[in-house]
Amino acid sequence: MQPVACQVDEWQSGIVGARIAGASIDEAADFMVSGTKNREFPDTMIKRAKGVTISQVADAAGVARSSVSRAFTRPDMLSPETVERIMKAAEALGYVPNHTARALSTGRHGNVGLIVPDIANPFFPPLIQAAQIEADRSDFCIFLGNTEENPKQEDKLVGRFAGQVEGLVLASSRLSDERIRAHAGQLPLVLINRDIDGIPRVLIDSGSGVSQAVEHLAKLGHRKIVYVSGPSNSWSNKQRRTAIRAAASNLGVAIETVPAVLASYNSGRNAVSAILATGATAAVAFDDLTAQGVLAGLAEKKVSVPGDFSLIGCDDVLGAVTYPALTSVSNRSMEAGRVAVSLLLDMLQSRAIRDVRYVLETHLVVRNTTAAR
Amino acid sequence: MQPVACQVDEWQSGIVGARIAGASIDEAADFMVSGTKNREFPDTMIKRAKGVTISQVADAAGVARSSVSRAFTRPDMLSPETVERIMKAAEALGYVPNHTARALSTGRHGNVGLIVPDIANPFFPPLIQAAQIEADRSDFCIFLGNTEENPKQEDKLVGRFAGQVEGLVLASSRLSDERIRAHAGQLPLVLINRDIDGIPRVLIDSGSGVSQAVEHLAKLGHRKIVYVSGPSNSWSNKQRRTAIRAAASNLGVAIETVPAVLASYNSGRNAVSAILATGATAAVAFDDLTAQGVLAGLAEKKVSVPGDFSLIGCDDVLGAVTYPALTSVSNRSMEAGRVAVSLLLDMLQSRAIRDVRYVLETHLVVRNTTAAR
DNA sequence: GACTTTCATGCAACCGGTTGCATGTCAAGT
DNA sequence: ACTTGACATGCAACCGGTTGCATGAAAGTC
Repeated sequence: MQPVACQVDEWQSGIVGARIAGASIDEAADFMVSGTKNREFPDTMIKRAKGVTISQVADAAGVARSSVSRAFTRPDMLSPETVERIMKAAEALGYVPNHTARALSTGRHGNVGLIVPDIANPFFPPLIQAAQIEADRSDFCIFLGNTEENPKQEDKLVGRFAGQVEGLVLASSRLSDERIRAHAGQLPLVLINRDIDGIPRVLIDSGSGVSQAVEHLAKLGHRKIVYVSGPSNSWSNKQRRTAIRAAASNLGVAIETVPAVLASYNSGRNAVSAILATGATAAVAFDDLTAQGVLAGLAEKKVSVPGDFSLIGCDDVLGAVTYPALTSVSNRSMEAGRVAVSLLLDMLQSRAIRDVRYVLETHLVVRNTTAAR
Repeated sequence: MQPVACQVDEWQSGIVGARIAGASIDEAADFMVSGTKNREFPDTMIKRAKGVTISQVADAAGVARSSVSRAFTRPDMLSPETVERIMKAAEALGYVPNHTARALSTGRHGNVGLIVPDIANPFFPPLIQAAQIEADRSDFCIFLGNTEENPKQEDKLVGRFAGQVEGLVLASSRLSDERIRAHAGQLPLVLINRDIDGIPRVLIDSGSGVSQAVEHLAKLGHRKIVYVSGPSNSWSNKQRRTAIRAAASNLGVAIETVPAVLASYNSGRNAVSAILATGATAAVAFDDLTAQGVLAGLAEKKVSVPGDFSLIGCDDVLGAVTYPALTSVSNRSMEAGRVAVSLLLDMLQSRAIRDVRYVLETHLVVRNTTAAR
């Protein structure tokens, strides 16, 4: 843990390194800052927060510890006067039940874990946020884990979390079905965008929205469309490609696939030549970032959008911030996060696993990158 | 917790509601799924994972519990043979030390909290990710909290976290100095982008980068520049405006401020008329999203960038995805997250508060939205 | 061979709550 | 007045580890 020292740009305060103040550490009654305020703000010792315990409250209120416990957890078991007396004593002392101790004796610690492949991917933050809010509503806290798209890291995180969460949400897990099943045998699990029988899961069906996209383009008179595909091992990519092919063949529209091999924006941009070479007049991209790349590439080549070419993204992570504003397929990642947590908490409460397959439909959001040809 | 039911789009599995399998819950030796596999995947009971305890290992290895404990925490105290025997027994039984119990007796649970105002703001995900990675390196887990820019929510979260984390990182806190000081008295705290004496803090000095932006524009021949300002109560906004004014006056460049009152993209777009009305030939925007809005607004008005007008963003959250690619000021939010956690863990280990003011300099990243006039 | 010293291990208290059961009190029932 | 039950509260065990101290055996010293 010396990275601080070697990456400092500027230490405004020259005072570094622990300086032990006069008082002994053990004596302190409370977490606090001590040390003489001689110069600026000297380094100071941390005194551990010796929290008020249930026994102290019990003594103060003249009752047994169990009564204090009950006053907080099941006040209906006690006479109103007793509860009040205890509460008054607790308040006076600043008592807060110790979460860890409670967790140990009850076996419930009120935490759930959420593991995502890449926090920085704009798809996830709304999901995380919604999950957090949902958990909060039930007084649960969220452990967040980031796997950097690495299955090994994911496995490791699951293991580390397992001991301190009651359940886990795995979003767009990169683990094999077997590993996921194994973990599901250890603790309650809910999946997002992984479809494994017997494990509760929330699926965002981008197929529906993508089909609408094709219909929309067909209606505008486009007869040949390109699908700019995403990562080949992605569940969503598979789903989208299938849906597009089906819709196109239904509508008698020609479809061609151009791969955007690498990560999103740049590969979209690089794919533009290939896209134009097909002679298509419109494209649907794997996701919004790819679409944004395509948009930039088209602008470079002076192809006007939507005048000369129509473009549709997917996941709607950009809002309407591109120019022209990108037509896209809604992503519902927020709902996915919320529902997954809600499902998980539900499982925890009922102590039952339900084989749930919760599907969220998506739809087309028409903006300004599509027009009649 | 009934939101699931009322927002269902589609329940693929019709079997809903807990069905209790034959076996009694208490009997189960392990967390598992039971119930007859009659039809699809019927609902199944969760059996609590009755973990292997230290006593079982002790019995199996023929030693006292304390020896098992030591085998895991201070193996040097035991003879190598004993350690091996214990480890073998532990492995055979699949023993994993109970995190909660350990936390209770040691007072250390190996968690830190991270609270941000808005996960969905692209500024934060890299910060969160870096914090998470840094914590992971020391086997710490991260609690993530989202305040939705609401000080009350922030207060509440701090309180909830306080019981289960050893320390807390507050990023871009919206709390008053007093509240922050109060919390800092309760548990180790590190701030990001809040400058409060006596509390360890990591500050991203966007002033330096913004000054470079002004110099860059001046060098390109721009004599009048607009600053498109952000939220008036933002520490960063204040810092940036001040830096721009100073740099401009140094260089003899005229500066004018146009407020972008509301949230970023749209307000940037709406500010375009006012910006052009000033007669300036270049602008620096509070952040990249605002700049993106301005970019879109300029495109609408057929003002070519950078031909007719130069534009610089701030925070560099867009990468190079706009067209033309946006010149911006680096943000270093990743470093901020990493350093803040590192600082916090350092404090926890040394049990000392250091009055650290860690400043991260920023710099200009020149791309394609700036040109000579 | 008696006397330290060293070292591995066990004992038992402790962390701070929760909870099943026993006890005591008081009012209702007959 | 005596039984019965309901109810409020206390006792003590328990959750699953950690840790200061005691103990006893082996090794070292003279």
